[in-house]
Amino acid sequence: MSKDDEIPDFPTEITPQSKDFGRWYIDVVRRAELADYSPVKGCMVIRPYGYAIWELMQQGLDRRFKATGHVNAYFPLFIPESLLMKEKEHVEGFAPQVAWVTQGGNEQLEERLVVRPTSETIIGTMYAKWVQSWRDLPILINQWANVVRWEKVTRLFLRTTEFLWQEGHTAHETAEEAEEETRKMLAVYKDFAEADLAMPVVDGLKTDSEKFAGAERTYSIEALMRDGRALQAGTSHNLGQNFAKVFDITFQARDKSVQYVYGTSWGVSTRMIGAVIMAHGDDGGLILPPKIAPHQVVIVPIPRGNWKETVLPRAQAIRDELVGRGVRVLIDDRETQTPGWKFNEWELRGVPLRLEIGPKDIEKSQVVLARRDTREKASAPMEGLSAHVVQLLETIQRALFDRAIAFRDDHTSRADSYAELKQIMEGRPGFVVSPWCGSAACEAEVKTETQATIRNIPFNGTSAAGKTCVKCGRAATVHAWFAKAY
RNA sequence: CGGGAUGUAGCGCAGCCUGGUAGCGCACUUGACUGGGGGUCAAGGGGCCGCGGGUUCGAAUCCCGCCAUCCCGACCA
Repeated sequence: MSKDDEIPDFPTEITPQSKDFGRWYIDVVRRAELADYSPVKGCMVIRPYGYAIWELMQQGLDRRFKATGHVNAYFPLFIPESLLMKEKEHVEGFAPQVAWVTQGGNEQLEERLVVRPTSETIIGTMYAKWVQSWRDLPILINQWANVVRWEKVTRLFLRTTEFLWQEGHTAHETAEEAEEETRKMLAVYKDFAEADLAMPVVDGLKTDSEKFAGAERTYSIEALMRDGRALQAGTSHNLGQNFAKVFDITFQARDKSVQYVYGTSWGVSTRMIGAVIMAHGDDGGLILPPKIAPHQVVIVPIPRGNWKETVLPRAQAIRDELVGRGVRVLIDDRETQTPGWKFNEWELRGVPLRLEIGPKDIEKSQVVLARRDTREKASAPMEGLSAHVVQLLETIQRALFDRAIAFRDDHTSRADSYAELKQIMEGRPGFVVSPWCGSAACEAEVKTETQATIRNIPFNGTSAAGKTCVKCGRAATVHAWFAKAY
């Protein structure tokens, strides 16, 4: 691939480097036609292009769920008040942000219903009916659904009143199996984020103050956005026997005794789309990793002379060959827009690779390829083109991941003293790795004073032996990853 | 809930101080020429100036009240 010429600067005001990153984000979401505000406060309309990305994410996740033995099912949207109220911590966590249904038709309901904020309670109720014996275990069910949480502050994809997600709910015979499942599914999320979204994540244990309401332990994957803030991209909870005891999910064990099951739940949402935007985007708008790009290649024919008889058939032949190799291709043959306009539009919408073909290329038996990630534009021979394109898409996928890793490493610091931690948080943000004693009080004080929270305690963290807590100075037990978060 | 700001065309904004025909950019419609990085020219369409009241011959503009949104706190997957 020989380098021909540089692409001129993108004529736009949007940039992720600007102080107003939020503005850049909203601008990209709307101009790339991913989503829009709806008339209902705090709710989002996902537009076809944004939804196509979600569908590709669903496929990537579903394939992994199936490979780990999970099956899909569906549970109701409404949950009776009494069910939600059964688990004490769960109620306290979710009651402040649920939507209530009090009336059906013209009649006042005898018992209020909540619109599910999550489905542990309704699913737990059903599991109690389905489980009799150890032979019925494990239950490995996932559901794709919408949930509602009445948030005060909302932001497209990141936090909306209603959002789409998947929630896995499993029941196991032993504590060990449940823990294994919890960690296994977090690993699935990590693999998905890194392999498909090209987004490196830190996987680890949440602190008690940030764990799921009703869980024994919560694990998370945390990604770093380009403005230096962290985003929780997925969670996996070990529920222990908490919900089993409340919903009476019991089974007769191999030793004839009656036992409670051990549960897990795990989920990722459309927030992942927001994560991708903020992890990869640049001055030109969105950059999509090829694996989740609705159009991996957009072919822009150059309309000159009798292009419909010469250029267009060649473009269609290239398209057919690429489609035969499993590439998602769109020919943008609209006559209503100029080529330059199309170049910019598809860049804004994050298409990984653009293929230009015009009369000059046909003469020379070549095409022009423009990479979205590096914005390099170069010609490539027609000979062996489809193989070259397939390989180039893999290169782009890889390059985006490498770039995101480099960015994260560049924005991860170590601080053993509180002064250092504070100084870093005031300046260029990112992850700060500091020794921590494990006390919630220290965690809370750091949050109050620096706005940074403990994102998680990574599985592969370094030993804190001999170190002292960054806040209180007592002996540290672990290295915690701090960051300002979304 | 406290502090600050803003509501004018689909989007982004000017006009308000000093009252007098409702403006600009983008987008949209029609036509011609164009087309390898957001084309040019010409002609058009689109407004409860957030809502309600007051002052005035006359209010987007001044006054009062309300509502909504955004930012900073507080609160929260």
